[in-house]
Amino acid sequence: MGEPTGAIYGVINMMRKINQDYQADYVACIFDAKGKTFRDDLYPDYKGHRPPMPDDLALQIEPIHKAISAMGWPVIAKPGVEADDIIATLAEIATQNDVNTIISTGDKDIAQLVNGHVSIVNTMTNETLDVEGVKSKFGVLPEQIIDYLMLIGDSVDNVPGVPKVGPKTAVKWLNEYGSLDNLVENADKIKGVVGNNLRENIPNFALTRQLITIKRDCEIDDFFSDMSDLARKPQDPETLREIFDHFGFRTWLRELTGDAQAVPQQDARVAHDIPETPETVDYVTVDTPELLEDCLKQIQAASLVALDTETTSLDPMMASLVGTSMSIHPGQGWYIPLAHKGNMLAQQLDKTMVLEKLRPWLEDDSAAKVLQNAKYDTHVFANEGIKLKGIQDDTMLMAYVLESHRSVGMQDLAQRYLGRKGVDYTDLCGKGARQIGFDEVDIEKASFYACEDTDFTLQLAGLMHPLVVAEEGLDRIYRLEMWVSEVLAKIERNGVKINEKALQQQSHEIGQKLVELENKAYELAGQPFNLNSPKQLAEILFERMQLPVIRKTPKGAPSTDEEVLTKLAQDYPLPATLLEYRGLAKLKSTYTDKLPKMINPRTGRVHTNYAQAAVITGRLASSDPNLQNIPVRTEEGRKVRTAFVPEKGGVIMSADYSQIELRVMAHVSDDASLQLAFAQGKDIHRATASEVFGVPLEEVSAEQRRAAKAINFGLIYGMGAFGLASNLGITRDAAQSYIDRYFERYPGVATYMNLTRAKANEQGYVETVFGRRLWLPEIKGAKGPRKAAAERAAINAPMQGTAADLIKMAMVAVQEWIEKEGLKTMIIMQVHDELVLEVPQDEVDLVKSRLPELMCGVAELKVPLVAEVGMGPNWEQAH
DNA sequence: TTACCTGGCTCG
DNA sequence: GTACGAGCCAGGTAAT
Repeated sequence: MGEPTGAIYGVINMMRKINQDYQADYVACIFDAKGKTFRDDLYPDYKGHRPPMPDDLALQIEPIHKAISAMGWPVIAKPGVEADDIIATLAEIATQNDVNTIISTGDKDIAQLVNGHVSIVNTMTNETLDVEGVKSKFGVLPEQIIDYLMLIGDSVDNVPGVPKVGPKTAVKWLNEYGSLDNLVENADKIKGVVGNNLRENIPNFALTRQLITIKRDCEIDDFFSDMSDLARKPQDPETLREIFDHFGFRTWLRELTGDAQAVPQQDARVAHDIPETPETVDYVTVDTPELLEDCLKQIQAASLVALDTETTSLDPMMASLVGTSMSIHPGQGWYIPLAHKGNMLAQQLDKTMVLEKLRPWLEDDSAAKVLQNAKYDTHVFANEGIKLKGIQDDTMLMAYVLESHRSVGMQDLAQRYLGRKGVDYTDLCGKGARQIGFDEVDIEKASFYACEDTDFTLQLAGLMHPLVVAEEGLDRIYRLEMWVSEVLAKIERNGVKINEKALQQQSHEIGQKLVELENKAYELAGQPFNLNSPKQLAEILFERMQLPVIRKTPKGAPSTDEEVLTKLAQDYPLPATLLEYRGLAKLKSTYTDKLPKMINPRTGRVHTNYAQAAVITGRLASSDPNLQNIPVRTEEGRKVRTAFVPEKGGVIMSADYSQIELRVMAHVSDDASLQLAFAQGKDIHRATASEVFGVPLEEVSAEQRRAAKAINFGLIYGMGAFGLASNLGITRDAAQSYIDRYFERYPGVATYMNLTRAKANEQGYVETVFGRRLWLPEIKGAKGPRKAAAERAAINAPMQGTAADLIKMAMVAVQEWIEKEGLKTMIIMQVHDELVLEVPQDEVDLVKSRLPELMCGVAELKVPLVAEVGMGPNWEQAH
């Protein structure tokens, strides 16, 4: 099915404009389909670089064709044309029909406005045809067919705030909306235009999106500026909705997608009624003492209040409160501006005064509040010396528990659950380098935005909460996530002490080594080049030095990654040098240089951010800085860990679950042999080797154990013989026989994998032991490699997800215990299966004995959980 | 100059 | 095409 986004966008605009201002007589619908008809004789440089024409080209054309037909206009749809053909076709239409206006689609390559006069440019051949040129080539003067050229699509392309959409976003859209129909239902959300490169990446997007209108009897400047204006305002949702309805787009597309509709939803999602959009809203800016009193009185009396903060920074530890908003009814909201800059200061109540008035309510555990990502606001209030309490619900976490694979951003939730499109943060503050702080935003605009946020939050909570509690498993996971959110806020705030000097010293040493390696590389290469550039490196290795190309990247460039360099290093000296350089450069730029810069000047510690709703399996993700990927596998890398230190008089303690995912596999697969091995406390890889290779436990060789370990890990990831073979450097047949033997010895595992695959295919999701639901949108519908990938994810998800559930429960248990005992011990990091704590000396014995008990006692699986504890003067030595 | 993408590398 | 899940960095390039 043709991808309508960009094209529809252009068509809508075109139709609106035509309908309103320009009475078109004729619409030419001409598609630049490339592919088979591409004229190699004309464009030799492009030979071989063109994708084949998609088989369903006609289908792709149909949407636009029908759209235009629906207007009652005649249409010429003609695929497989190039610049010259388009011009010729236009000429044909113009001469054969007595027309005033022609609307055409085409490619921007073919036309260009030059000095208010039309010329025709073919950017592929660089051939420019002026008036005479057109005449001689086509036998008709351009004035006869055109007065003005306008590229609607192109204008939209270049409008600030309307992003150009690349293949990733386009695919994301398709996945997100599931079907063309859905996409259209959400048309007012579509912002952007499909870019040229889509054609090469996704055949379905081959539909060209530019629309050229050709207009007679109109001042060219006016027309151009009108069109530009139009293109700049396409995101107005109401207007778009109107246009859609007016032209019957929904009906039209439903007809078109009749087949698609018959296919069941790919990611069946929770059903709910989208509420009516309210006619008006009651949003109040609280800027007088009277209004403040009124607001206070009402929030104190309310049973549930949606709360939100506006701040100066996305970094929660650095953010300063600019304003706060509350809602107690749908369509209603208060915004209390507190720190908007400049001449807006006079329009605000005193920040300190307001916060003191709010404090009792904010800190009241019995005053129920609902927030979107409460962890952030907890930090913001903490920065102002306020302990936010009474967090009853978190809409972000509800959304995450319901559908962890989809966006949990406020805007997306509002769209999905409320059918509303709110003001986007970037609409207010811009983005990137030109982004302004929220304290620079007009109070009036800020107020609407902030009130809308809490308004949405309250409504979302009302809609999502019943969906969550309706399912026992989801409810349990949601309550866990609420606890985890609170614990994470504490861990983030605790931060971790970094030995800045040690890292600087390491940076210095690495820097010197890098210079040496660089010079050595230049010598071996016979010329200087940028060692950090894969592109330049590929030129040196594969062109200049003529080394064999081992593998290519997805884009077709010769790969220079570790695997390739390692192989080349067997025969040549340069790759080995590069490998060493790469490792050290990564170490320096990402860790030894970066971490000291991340130290918070106020606390003197590094505060990571744990994203609780980012990973589809339920894991956490750490960022800014990411403390979950600090090096450990190499000697030099581990040095970085020695810089993670306790305050004076304390130690670093680390506790990690042993073989957590394999234990989960033993549990869920119910495989007797695997469970027995764990029950007997065996070295699991050795036990596996013994089974697979048929040797007694004590006779397992190091090589056999290594292979067994690879098998064990591979199985967790849903690996096949190909993967295992390349991992172990053995033949595919040998790898297959290992796998076969494994499944013979552990038949429960084989059964479990087949069942999981079947279950995922049938219901579209899999579950963890504790009821976390993990959707696999691509398991239905998709085919070939994509479906296979979804099936592998389905195998892995219950194991990774259950492990995530377990450590989350452990975090809550440990933090509760610490608080109950009134200890000074702090959890400072979580690394998926490991908890890192900073423990004062006098609490060491207590924590060391209790920590593993707590971690292993969070759940009773069919195999024992084991946690290994270590401690030391730094993280490295705590293992 | 900025914003996005690619290739590569770090972790569990 | 080929093993799951993440985040971050430097270089390269397209758009401004």
